[in-house]
Amino acid sequence: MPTDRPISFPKLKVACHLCSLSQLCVPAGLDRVDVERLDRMIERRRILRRGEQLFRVGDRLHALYAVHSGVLKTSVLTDEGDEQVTGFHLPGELVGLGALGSERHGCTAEALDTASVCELPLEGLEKLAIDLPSLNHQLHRLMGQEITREEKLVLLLGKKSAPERLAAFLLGLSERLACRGLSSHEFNLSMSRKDIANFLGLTLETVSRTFTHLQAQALINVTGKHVQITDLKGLQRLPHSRAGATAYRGS
Amino acid sequence: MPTDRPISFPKLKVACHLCSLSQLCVPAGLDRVDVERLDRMIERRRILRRGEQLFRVGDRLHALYAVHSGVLKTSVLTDEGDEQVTGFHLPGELVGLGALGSERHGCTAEALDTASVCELPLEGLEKLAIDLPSLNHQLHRLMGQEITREEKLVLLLGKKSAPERLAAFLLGLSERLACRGLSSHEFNLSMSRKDIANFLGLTLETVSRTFTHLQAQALINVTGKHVQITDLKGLQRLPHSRAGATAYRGS
DNA sequence: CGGGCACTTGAATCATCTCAAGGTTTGTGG
DNA sequence: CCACAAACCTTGAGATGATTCAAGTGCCCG
Repeated sequence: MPTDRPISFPKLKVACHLCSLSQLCVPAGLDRVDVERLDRMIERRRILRRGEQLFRVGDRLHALYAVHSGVLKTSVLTDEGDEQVTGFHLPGELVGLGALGSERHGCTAEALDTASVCELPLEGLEKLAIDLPSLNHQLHRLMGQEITREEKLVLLLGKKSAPERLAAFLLGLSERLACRGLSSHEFNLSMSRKDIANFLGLTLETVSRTFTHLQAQALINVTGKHVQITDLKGLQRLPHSRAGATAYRGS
Repeated sequence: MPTDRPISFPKLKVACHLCSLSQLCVPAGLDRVDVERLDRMIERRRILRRGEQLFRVGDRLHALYAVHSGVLKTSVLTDEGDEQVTGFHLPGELVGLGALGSERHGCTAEALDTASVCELPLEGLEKLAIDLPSLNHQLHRLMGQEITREEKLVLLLGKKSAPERLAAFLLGLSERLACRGLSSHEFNLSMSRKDIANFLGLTLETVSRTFTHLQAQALINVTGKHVQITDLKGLQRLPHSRAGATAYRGS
């Protein structure tokens, strides 16, 4: 079996300093020499098919993963067994940071389409972080960002109406795509309406209706998974409070 | 002014190894020698009056704070300026972890009653963490816990009904009080209904009504800020879905 | 070409919110 | 120690945003 012989897959070898994502990812802020050491530590790149899970809640924590291509979603489970999507992860983003410093994963990560991830073995990473203060600082930064991201989500779920939630979701995606040099005003959603609804604390039907309504207000254009943002400013300053919701009840 | 002379306030000197909270706090998992070094680094204990703010969104990050006594709340702001409470922090818990690795605080921390906090100067902490792998690991663990805590909150806000939210809130408090050797079935809330409502993504009135309803179901006893949990199991397995809500409509 | 899945749309229901009034506790100054 | 004001909390009635249930459309894949 060639799978036992890494030499058969030379392209699986990761090279951070050649990766276009390095400024968004773990290597950001590290100097050349340090990136080389990081590079040597990263074991392999793993390919995931649509629907395949990278890890599940309760799995032992062996490694951290950086998305290299494709999109992942992470989710947690209620006691009753239903899912709450906690995030979608684009290339350059880390998944499973919540488990750092613990023994087991606290969420499940699943590929939404074909995706590849870089595996950062935990043991190596922690050892290297002790040697490289800049890497350690970068890890703190990434964890801090994750906390901040979750706080924003809490705010969204606690305070915003359906149209505001969907608008915030689209704007957030748009911004993150822009950072990756992709179009910020036109893109394809890799997640289903169901996943979006779950993430935003809404039902699938409400998401669908809200897409329609945002389109009726000429803020966006939606056709299935394809989205165009036609009025960025309008989306950003969506009628506060419930006005956005009331507006389309009249039409 | 005696405030300039630390010797006038010998009790302000922190001593982690003498602190009953050390097993819940930063020193957990560190050996004696390491705790001594941590101790020397911790600058002072700061006293906060009810309503006083420890730091605000956007403040430069100088230090991390561990609650020593009292209760703090942390909150973030929407673009429109209203508040979302993201957590209540009991003795032994750290506040402001979301800012680690960044320049500025991403949330505001305020005392709910008279409180004291231990100040961990960031510079010293980061330097010490490089020297002490166990401290560095402990910081990772605490940040990971914070991420996990936020994920649970997201789940609560995204999926649960008002009675489930309030029950989860009370159970969470109960558990954390138990860890501190306090009664888990009878305690005083240090936060107002308004703060609870804000935290749980509900209105003040809904929280008040829900308290009444949980009491009518003989699960708790509430009188103002005083709460007794009379049926722990019942609170834990609150009628899933909307049943909890429908149940008390008939009464 | 047909079956299944993802999405849209409609109508009725419901949980929670809003508005409003009354009651209770807390803190303060006389 | 009492009186008063200001918060804080409770309760009720009506409004509403989002859900649920249900039907129908479009699309991808075998």
